Amino acid sequence: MARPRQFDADAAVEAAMDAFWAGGYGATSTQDLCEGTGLGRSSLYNAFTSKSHLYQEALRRYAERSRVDQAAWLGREGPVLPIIQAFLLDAVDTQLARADHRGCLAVSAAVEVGSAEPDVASLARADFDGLVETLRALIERGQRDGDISPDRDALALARLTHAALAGIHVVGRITDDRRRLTDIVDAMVESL
Amino acid sequence: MARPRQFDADAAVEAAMDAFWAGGYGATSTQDLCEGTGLGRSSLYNAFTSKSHLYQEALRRYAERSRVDQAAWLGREGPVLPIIQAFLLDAVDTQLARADHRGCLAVSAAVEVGSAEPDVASLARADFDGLVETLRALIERGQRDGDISPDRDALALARLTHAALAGIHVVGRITDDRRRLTDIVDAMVESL
DNA sequence: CGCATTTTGGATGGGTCAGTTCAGAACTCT
DNA sequence: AGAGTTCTGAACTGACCCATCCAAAATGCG
Repeated sequence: MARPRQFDADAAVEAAMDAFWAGGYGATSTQDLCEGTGLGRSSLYNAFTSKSHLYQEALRRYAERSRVDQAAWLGREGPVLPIIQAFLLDAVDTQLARADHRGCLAVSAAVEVGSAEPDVASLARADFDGLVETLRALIERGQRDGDISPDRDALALARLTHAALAGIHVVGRITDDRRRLTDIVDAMVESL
Repeated sequence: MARPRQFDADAAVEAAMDAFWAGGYGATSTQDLCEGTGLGRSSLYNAFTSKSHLYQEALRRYAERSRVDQAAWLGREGPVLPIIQAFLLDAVDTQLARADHRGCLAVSAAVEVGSAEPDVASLARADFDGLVETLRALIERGQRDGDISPDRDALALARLTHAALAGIHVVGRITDDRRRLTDIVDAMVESL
Protein backbone atom coordinates (compact mmCIF):
# COMPACT_ATOMS: atom_id res chain seq x y z
CA MET A 1 0.00 0.00 0.00
CA ALA A 2 0.91 3.58 -0.13
CA ARG A 3 1.52 6.58 1.95
CA PRO A 4 -1.68 7.82 3.54
CA ARG A 5 -2.84 11.37 3.22
CA GLN A 6 -1.15 13.58 5.74
CA PHE A 7 -4.03 16.04 6.03
CA ASP A 8 -7.70 15.81 6.89
CA ALA A 9 -9.64 16.25 3.67
CA ASP A 10 -12.73 17.15 5.64
CA ALA A 11 -10.97 19.93 7.45
CA ALA A 12 -9.55 21.14 4.15
CA VAL A 13 -13.02 21.42 2.63
CA GLU A 14 -14.13 23.27 5.72
CA ALA A 15 -11.24 25.70 5.41
CA ALA A 16 -11.88 26.17 1.71
CA MET A 17 -15.54 26.81 2.44
CA ASP A 18 -14.45 29.50 4.84
CA ALA A 19 -12.15 31.09 2.29
CA PHE A 20 -14.79 31.09 -0.46
CA TRP A 21 -17.39 32.31 1.96
CA ALA A 22 -15.27 35.26 2.93
CA GLY A 23 -14.07 36.23 -0.52
CA GLY A 24 -16.44 34.79 -3.09
CA TYR A 25 -15.40 32.52 -5.91
CA GLY A 26 -13.55 34.78 -8.30
CA ALA A 27 -11.67 36.81 -5.73
CA THR A 28 -10.38 33.76 -3.88
CA SER A 29 -7.17 32.59 -5.54
CA THR A 30 -5.62 29.15 -5.35
CA GLN A 31 -2.92 30.80 -3.32
CA ASP A 32 -5.55 31.91 -0.80
CA LEU A 33 -6.89 28.38 -0.72
CA CYS A 34 -3.44 26.95 -0.04
CA GLU A 35 -2.92 29.38 2.80
CA GLY A 36 -6.41 28.84 4.15
CA THR A 37 -6.17 25.10 4.15
CA GLY A 38 -2.50 24.96 5.02
CA LEU A 39 -1.91 22.62 2.09
CA GLY A 40 0.45 22.74 -0.83
CA ARG A 41 -0.75 23.14 -4.37
CA SER A 42 -0.08 19.52 -5.22
CA SER A 43 -2.06 18.23 -2.31
CA LEU A 44 -4.99 20.45 -3.11
CA TYR A 45 -5.08 19.59 -6.78
CA ASN A 46 -4.41 15.94 -6.13
CA ALA A 47 -7.34 15.76 -3.76
CA PHE A 48 -9.82 18.13 -5.40
CA THR A 49 -8.92 18.32 -9.10
CA SER A 50 -9.59 22.01 -9.62
CA LYS A 51 -10.64 25.23 -8.02
CA SER A 52 -14.11 24.81 -9.38
CA HIS A 53 -14.44 21.28 -8.00
CA LEU A 54 -13.24 22.40 -4.61
CA TYR A 55 -15.77 25.20 -4.70
CA GLN A 56 -18.56 22.77 -5.41
CA GLU A 57 -17.35 20.55 -2.62
CA ALA A 58 -17.34 23.50 -0.27
CA LEU A 59 -20.82 24.47 -1.39
CA ARG A 60 -22.06 20.96 -0.83
CA ARG A 61 -20.60 21.01 2.65
CA TYR A 62 -22.20 24.36 3.30
CA ALA A 63 -25.59 23.05 2.22
CA GLU A 64 -25.32 20.06 4.54
CA ARG A 65 -24.27 22.16 7.45
CA SER A 66 -26.95 24.75 6.96
CA ARG A 67 -29.58 22.06 6.59
CA VAL A 68 -28.64 20.75 10.01
CA ASP A 69 -28.61 24.25 11.39
CA GLN A 70 -31.99 25.06 9.91
CA ALA A 71 -33.48 21.84 11.20
CA ALA A 72 -32.30 22.77 14.68
CA TRP A 73 -33.92 26.19 14.50
CA LEU A 74 -37.08 25.25 12.72
CA GLY A 75 -37.70 21.82 14.18
CA ARG A 76 -38.55 22.97 17.65
CA GLU A 77 -41.88 22.53 19.34
CA GLY A 78 -44.29 25.31 20.14
CA PRO A 79 -45.90 28.22 18.31
CA VAL A 80 -44.64 28.60 14.77
CA LEU A 81 -44.28 32.35 14.41
CA PRO A 82 -41.73 32.85 17.21
CA ILE A 83 -39.72 29.98 15.76
CA ILE A 84 -39.52 31.61 12.35
CA GLN A 85 -38.83 34.95 13.92
CA ALA A 86 -35.94 33.58 15.95
CA PHE A 87 -34.55 31.83 12.89
CA LEU A 88 -34.57 35.02 10.84
CA LEU A 89 -33.19 37.12 13.65
CA ASP A 90 -30.34 34.68 14.05
CA ALA A 91 -29.47 35.20 10.39
CA VAL A 92 -29.48 38.96 10.97
CA ASP A 93 -27.23 38.76 14.00
CA THR A 94 -24.86 36.28 12.43
CA GLN A 95 -24.40 38.50 9.45
CA LEU A 96 -23.87 41.65 11.46
CA ALA A 97 -21.50 39.96 13.88
CA ARG A 98 -18.80 39.34 11.30
CA ALA A 99 -16.81 42.32 10.13
CA ASP A 100 -16.79 41.11 6.53
CA HIS A 101 -20.58 40.83 6.53
CA ARG A 102 -20.32 37.47 4.88
CA GLY A 103 -23.85 36.52 4.07
CA CYS A 104 -24.88 33.15 2.76
CA LEU A 105 -22.54 31.11 0.61
CA ALA A 106 -25.42 29.72 -1.44
CA VAL A 107 -26.71 33.22 -2.18
CA SER A 108 -23.24 34.32 -3.26
CA ALA A 109 -22.88 31.21 -5.37
CA ALA A 110 -26.22 31.79 -7.06
CA VAL A 111 -25.51 35.43 -7.78
CA GLU A 112 -21.83 35.27 -8.70
CA VAL A 113 -21.44 31.97 -10.52
CA GLY A 114 -24.87 30.40 -10.69
CA SER A 115 -25.75 31.72 -14.11
CA ALA A 116 -22.43 30.64 -15.59
CA GLU A 117 -21.95 27.17 -14.08
CA PRO A 118 -24.95 24.82 -14.11
CA ASP A 119 -23.44 22.54 -11.48
CA VAL A 120 -23.15 25.40 -9.06
CA ALA A 121 -26.67 26.49 -9.91
CA SER A 122 -27.87 22.98 -9.06
CA LEU A 123 -26.19 23.02 -5.70
CA ALA A 124 -27.58 26.41 -4.83
CA ARG A 125 -31.02 25.32 -5.97
CA ALA A 126 -30.84 22.22 -3.79
CA ASP A 127 -29.84 24.34 -0.83
CA PHE A 128 -32.71 26.73 -1.45
CA ASP A 129 -35.22 23.95 -1.96
CA GLY A 130 -34.20 22.27 1.27
CA LEU A 131 -34.92 25.36 3.29
CA VAL A 132 -38.14 26.11 1.46
CA GLU A 133 -39.35 22.59 2.13
CA THR A 134 -38.50 22.84 5.82
CA LEU A 135 -40.31 26.16 6.01
CA ARG A 136 -43.31 24.79 4.18
CA ALA A 137 -43.65 21.87 6.59
CA LEU A 138 -43.38 24.24 9.52
CA ILE A 139 -45.93 26.63 8.06
CA GLU A 140 -48.33 23.78 7.43
CA ARG A 141 -47.98 22.76 11.04
CA GLY A 142 -48.75 26.35 11.96
CA GLN A 143 -51.87 26.15 9.85
CA ARG A 144 -52.96 22.97 11.61
CA ASP A 145 -52.24 24.52 14.98
CA GLY A 146 -54.20 27.64 14.13
CA ASP A 147 -51.21 30.01 14.17
CA ILE A 148 -51.42 30.69 10.44
CA SER A 149 -54.52 31.02 8.32
CA PRO A 150 -55.20 27.76 6.50
CA ASP A 151 -56.44 29.72 3.50
CA ARG A 152 -52.97 30.70 2.44
CA ASP A 153 -50.67 28.74 0.17
CA ALA A 154 -48.05 27.24 2.44
CA LEU A 155 -45.51 26.70 -0.32
CA ALA A 156 -45.84 30.26 -1.55
CA LEU A 157 -45.44 31.56 1.99
CA ALA A 158 -42.35 29.40 2.43
CA ARG A 159 -40.92 30.78 -0.77
CA LEU A 160 -41.63 34.32 0.33
CA THR A 161 -39.97 33.68 3.67
CA HIS A 162 -36.96 32.27 1.91
CA ALA A 163 -36.85 35.24 -0.46
CA ALA A 164 -36.96 37.57 2.53
CA LEU A 165 -34.04 35.71 4.04
CA ALA A 166 -32.11 35.98 0.80
CA GLY A 167 -32.92 39.68 0.80
CA ILE A 168 -31.55 39.96 4.31
CA HIS A 169 -28.34 38.33 3.14
CA VAL A 170 -28.11 40.77 0.24
CA VAL A 171 -28.88 43.94 2.14
CA GLY A 172 -26.80 42.77 5.07
CA ARG A 173 -23.72 42.82 2.87
CA ILE A 174 -23.81 46.59 2.58
CA THR A 175 -25.21 47.86 5.84
CA ASP A 176 -24.43 47.95 9.53
CA ASP A 177 -27.86 49.20 10.42
CA ARG A 178 -29.58 46.42 12.28
CA ARG A 179 -32.98 48.04 11.94
CA ARG A 180 -32.88 47.75 8.18
CA LEU A 181 -32.76 44.00 8.61
CA THR A 182 -35.00 43.53 11.63
CA ASP A 183 -37.69 45.53 9.86
CA ILE A 184 -37.69 42.84 7.21
CA VAL A 185 -37.99 40.15 9.87
CA ASP A 186 -40.78 41.93 11.73
CA ALA A 187 -42.81 42.65 8.64
CA MET A 188 -42.31 39.10 7.42
CA VAL A 189 -43.43 37.48 10.64
CA GLU A 190 -46.35 39.87 10.88
CA SER A 191 -47.35 38.81 7.39
CA LEU A 192 -47.65 35.13 8.18
CA MET B 1 -8.07 73.43 -28.17
CA ALA B 2 -7.67 69.78 -28.59
CA ARG B 3 -9.00 66.85 -30.41
CA PRO B 4 -12.49 66.04 -29.24
CA ARG B 5 -13.42 62.60 -28.05
CA GLN B 6 -14.34 60.35 -30.90
CA PHE B 7 -16.73 58.20 -28.88
CA ASP B 8 -19.81 58.84 -26.82
CA ALA B 9 -18.84 58.46 -23.17
CA ASP B 10 -22.46 57.95 -22.23
CA ALA B 11 -22.84 55.08 -24.63
CA ALA B 12 -19.59 53.62 -23.33
CA VAL B 13 -20.86 53.62 -19.75
CA GLU B 14 -24.05 52.03 -20.98
CA ALA B 15 -22.11 49.30 -22.77
CA ALA B 16 -19.89 48.75 -19.74
CA MET B 17 -22.97 48.51 -17.56
CA ASP B 18 -24.24 45.83 -19.86
CA ALA B 19 -20.98 43.90 -19.71
CA PHE B 20 -20.75 44.08 -15.92
CA TRP B 21 -24.39 43.23 -15.61
CA ALA B 22 -23.95 40.12 -17.69
CA GLY B 23 -20.73 38.88 -16.16
CA GLY B 24 -20.31 40.43 -12.75
CA TYR B 25 -17.32 42.50 -11.70
CA GLY B 26 -14.56 39.96 -11.32
CA ALA B 27 -15.36 37.85 -14.32
CA THR B 28 -15.54 40.83 -16.67
CA SER B 29 -12.06 41.61 -17.93
CA THR B 30 -10.83 44.87 -19.35
CA GLN B 31 -10.65 43.03 -22.64
CA ASP B 32 -14.36 42.30 -22.38
CA LEU B 33 -14.97 45.95 -21.63
CA CYS B 34 -12.98 47.04 -24.65
CA GLU B 35 -14.94 44.71 -26.87
CA GLY B 36 -18.24 45.65 -25.28
CA THR B 37 -17.69 49.35 -25.63
CA GLY B 38 -15.83 49.16 -28.90
CA LEU B 39 -13.05 51.29 -27.43
CA GLY B 40 -9.34 50.79 -27.12
CA ARG B 41 -7.65 50.35 -23.79
CA SER B 42 -6.20 53.85 -23.88
CA SER B 43 -9.52 55.48 -24.49
CA LEU B 44 -11.16 53.54 -21.71
CA TYR B 45 -8.47 54.26 -19.16
CA ASN B 46 -8.11 57.85 -20.27
CA ALA B 47 -11.82 58.43 -19.77
CA PHE B 48 -12.54 56.27 -16.74
CA THR B 49 -9.26 55.85 -14.85
CA SER B 50 -9.67 52.21 -13.85
CA LYS B 51 -11.86 49.20 -14.06
CA SER B 52 -13.19 49.89 -10.60
CA HIS B 53 -14.07 53.50 -11.48
CA LEU B 54 -15.85 52.39 -14.59
CA TYR B 55 -17.77 49.85 -12.57
CA GLN B 56 -18.90 52.52 -10.16
CA GLU B 57 -19.90 54.73 -13.04
CA ALA B 58 -21.91 51.87 -14.52
CA LEU B 59 -23.53 51.21 -11.18
CA ARG B 60 -24.44 54.86 -10.83
CA ARG B 61 -25.98 54.79 -14.26
CA TYR B 62 -27.88 51.66 -13.38
CA ALA B 63 -29.26 53.26 -10.24
CA GLU B 64 -30.47 56.30 -12.16
CA ARG B 65 -32.08 54.22 -14.83
CA SER B 66 -33.79 51.89 -12.42
CA ARG B 67 -35.04 54.82 -10.38
CA VAL B 68 -36.78 56.18 -13.44
CA ASP B 69 -38.11 52.76 -14.27
CA GLN B 70 -39.40 52.22 -10.75
CA ALA B 71 -41.04 55.62 -10.69
CA ALA B 72 -42.87 54.74 -13.89
CA TRP B 73 -44.17 51.48 -12.46
CA LEU B 74 -44.92 52.65 -8.97
CA GLY B 75 -46.06 56.19 -9.65
CA ARG B 76 -49.28 55.28 -11.35
CA GLU B 77 -52.73 56.11 -10.12
CA GLY B 78 -55.18 53.60 -8.78
CA PRO B 79 -55.25 50.80 -6.24
CA VAL B 80 -51.86 50.14 -4.73
CA LEU B 81 -51.72 46.37 -4.58
CA PRO B 82 -52.07 45.75 -8.32
CA ILE B 83 -49.38 48.34 -8.92
CA ILE B 84 -46.93 46.56 -6.66
CA GLN B 85 -47.91 43.22 -8.10
CA ALA B 86 -47.30 44.40 -11.65
CA PHE B 87 -43.96 45.87 -10.65
CA LEU B 88 -42.78 42.62 -9.10
CA LEU B 89 -44.10 40.51 -11.93
CA ASP B 90 -42.23 42.67 -14.38
CA ALA B 91 -39.02 41.90 -12.49
CA VAL B 92 -39.81 38.21 -12.73
CA ASP B 93 -40.47 38.31 -16.44
CA THR B 94 -37.47 40.48 -17.20
CA GLN B 95 -35.20 38.08 -15.38
CA LEU B 96 -36.62 34.98 -17.02
CA ALA B 97 -36.62 36.54 -20.46
CA ARG B 98 -32.83 36.75 -20.70
CA ALA B 99 -30.93 33.56 -21.21
CA ASP B 100 -28.17 34.60 -18.83
CA HIS B 101 -30.73 35.28 -16.08
CA ARG B 102 -29.01 38.50 -15.26
CA GLY B 103 -30.73 39.76 -12.17
CA CYS B 104 -30.15 43.16 -10.68
CA LEU B 105 -26.79 44.87 -11.01
CA ALA B 106 -27.11 46.45 -7.57
CA VAL B 107 -27.78 43.08 -5.98
CA SER B 108 -24.77 41.59 -7.71
CA ALA B 109 -22.67 44.53 -6.67
CA ALA B 110 -23.76 44.24 -3.06
CA VAL B 111 -23.11 40.52 -2.93
CA GLU B 112 -19.93 40.28 -4.97
CA VAL B 113 -18.02 43.43 -4.16
CA GLY B 114 -20.07 45.33 -1.61
CA SER B 115 -18.32 43.96 1.42
CA ALA B 116 -14.87 44.65 -0.03
CA GLU B 117 -15.31 48.11 -1.54
CA PRO B 118 -17.10 50.75 0.54
CA ASP B 119 -17.76 52.97 -2.46
CA VAL B 120 -19.61 50.20 -4.20
CA ALA B 121 -21.48 49.44 -1.01
CA SER B 122 -22.58 53.08 -0.86
CA LEU B 123 -23.89 53.02 -4.38
CA ALA B 124 -25.81 49.82 -3.82
CA ARG B 125 -27.18 51.19 -0.57
CA ALA B 126 -28.35 54.33 -2.34
CA ASP B 127 -30.05 52.28 -5.00
CA PHE B 128 -31.77 50.14 -2.39
CA ASP B 129 -32.83 53.13 -0.34
CA GLY B 130 -34.33 54.84 -3.35
CA LEU B 131 -36.60 51.93 -4.09
CA VAL B 132 -37.51 51.43 -0.44
CA GLU B 133 -38.47 55.06 -0.19
CA THR B 134 -40.62 54.89 -3.32
CA LEU B 135 -42.31 51.78 -1.99
CA ARG B 136 -42.87 53.35 1.41
CA ALA B 137 -44.57 56.37 -0.14
CA LEU B 138 -46.76 54.13 -2.23
CA ILE B 139 -47.67 51.94 0.72
CA GLU B 140 -48.56 54.98 2.77
CA ARG B 141 -50.85 56.10 0.01
CA GLY B 142 -52.39 52.65 0.10
CA GLN B 143 -52.95 53.08 3.80
CA ARG B 144 -54.66 56.42 3.27
CA ASP B 145 -56.76 54.94 0.49
CA GLY B 146 -57.79 51.99 2.62
CA ASP B 147 -56.01 49.35 0.53
CA ILE B 148 -53.52 48.53 3.25
CA SER B 149 -54.10 48.43 6.97
CA PRO B 150 -52.90 51.67 8.59
CA ASP B 151 -51.76 49.70 11.63
CA ARG B 152 -48.74 48.35 9.87
CA ASP B 153 -45.32 49.96 9.66
CA ALA B 154 -45.06 51.30 6.13
CA LEU B 155 -41.26 51.47 6.16
CA ALA B 156 -40.94 47.91 7.38
CA LEU B 157 -43.37 46.73 4.73
CA ALA B 158 -41.40 48.60 2.09
CA ARG B 159 -38.23 46.95 3.28
CA LEU B 160 -39.85 43.55 3.20
CA THR B 161 -41.09 44.16 -0.31
CA HIS B 162 -37.63 45.19 -1.35
CA ALA B 163 -36.13 42.12 0.30
CA ALA B 164 -38.60 39.94 -1.55
CA LEU B 165 -37.54 41.59 -4.81
CA ALA B 166 -33.89 40.99 -3.97
CA GLY B 167 -34.79 37.39 -3.23
CA ILE B 168 -36.45 37.13 -6.61
CA HIS B 169 -33.27 38.37 -8.21
CA VAL B 170 -31.22 35.81 -6.29
CA VAL B 171 -33.45 32.81 -6.90
CA GLY B 172 -34.06 33.90 -10.47
CA ARG B 173 -30.37 33.44 -11.21
CA ILE B 174 -30.60 29.71 -10.78
CA THR B 175 -34.04 28.71 -11.95
CA ASP B 176 -36.21 28.70 -15.02
CA ASP B 177 -39.32 27.83 -13.08
CA ARG B 178 -41.57 30.84 -13.23
CA ARG B 179 -43.78 29.55 -10.47
CA ARG B 180 -40.95 29.67 -7.97
CA LEU B 181 -40.81 33.41 -8.51
CA THR B 182 -44.47 34.21 -8.97
CA ASP B 183 -45.19 32.42 -5.71
CA ILE B 184 -43.01 34.99 -4.01
CA VAL B 185 -44.89 37.80 -5.71
CA ASP B 186 -48.30 36.39 -4.89
CA ALA B 187 -47.51 35.74 -1.25
CA MET B 188 -45.94 39.17 -0.94
CA VAL B 189 -48.89 41.03 -2.39
CA GLU B 190 -51.25 38.94 -0.34
CA SER B 191 -49.30 39.95 2.74
CA LEU B 192 -49.73 43.68 2.26
C1' DC C 1 -1.55 77.04 -42.19
C1' DG C 2 0.79 75.44 -37.94
C1' DC C 3 0.77 75.14 -32.96
C1' DA C 4 -1.05 73.19 -28.82
C1' DT C 5 -3.66 69.67 -26.98
C1' DT C 6 -6.07 65.46 -26.69
C1' DT C 7 -7.35 61.03 -28.41
C1' DT C 8 -6.16 56.71 -30.06
C1' DG C 9 -4.16 52.15 -31.24
C1' DG C 10 -0.74 49.02 -30.40
C1' DA C 11 2.91 47.39 -27.95
C1' DT C 12 4.45 46.46 -23.58
C1' DG C 13 5.22 45.67 -18.57
C1' DG C 14 5.04 43.49 -14.20
C1' DG C 15 2.25 40.59 -11.71
C1' DT C 16 -0.88 36.96 -10.75
C1' DC C 17 -3.74 33.43 -12.37
C1' DA C 18 -5.04 28.24 -12.47
C1' DG C 19 -2.94 24.20 -13.20
C1' DT C 20 1.23 20.79 -14.18
C1' DT C 21 5.41 18.45 -13.50
C1' DC C 22 8.89 16.01 -11.07
C1' DA C 23 11.95 14.31 -7.92
C1' DG C 24 12.34 12.80 -3.46
C1' DA C 25 10.19 11.80 0.95
C1' DA C 26 6.91 8.93 3.53
C1' DC C 27 4.38 5.21 4.44
C1' DT C 28 2.07 0.32 4.22
C1' DC C 29 2.29 -4.19 3.28
C1' DT C 30 4.82 -8.29 2.28
C1' DA D 1 14.10 -4.82 5.10
C1' DG D 2 12.55 -3.95 0.55
C1' DA D 3 9.19 -3.18 -2.95
C1' DG D 4 5.56 -0.55 -4.47
C1' DT D 5 2.52 3.18 -4.15
C1' DT D 6 1.16 7.69 -2.85
C1' DC D 7 1.93 12.09 -1.04
C1' DT D 8 4.24 16.55 -0.92
C1' DG D 9 6.90 20.84 -1.77
C1' DA D 10 8.83 23.80 -4.99
C1' DA D 11 9.75 25.20 -9.33
C1' DC D 12 7.60 25.98 -13.53
C1' DT D 13 4.17 26.90 -17.53
C1' DG D 14 1.58 29.57 -20.54
C1' DA D 15 -2.11 32.45 -20.34
C1' DC D 16 -4.36 36.33 -18.83
C1' DC D 17 -4.72 40.12 -15.65
C1' DC D 18 -4.92 45.48 -15.08
C1' DA D 19 -2.57 49.27 -16.19
C1' DT D 20 0.92 52.24 -18.59
C1' DC D 21 3.49 54.22 -22.22
C1' DC D 22 4.52 56.19 -26.55
C1' DA D 23 4.29 57.73 -30.96
C1' DA D 24 1.11 58.91 -34.52
C1' DA D 25 -3.24 60.83 -35.83
C1' DA D 26 -6.75 64.16 -35.35
C1' DT D 27 -8.74 68.25 -34.15
C1' DG D 28 -9.70 73.45 -32.82
C1' DC D 29 -7.86 77.94 -32.54
C1' DG D 30 -4.85 81.84 -33.54
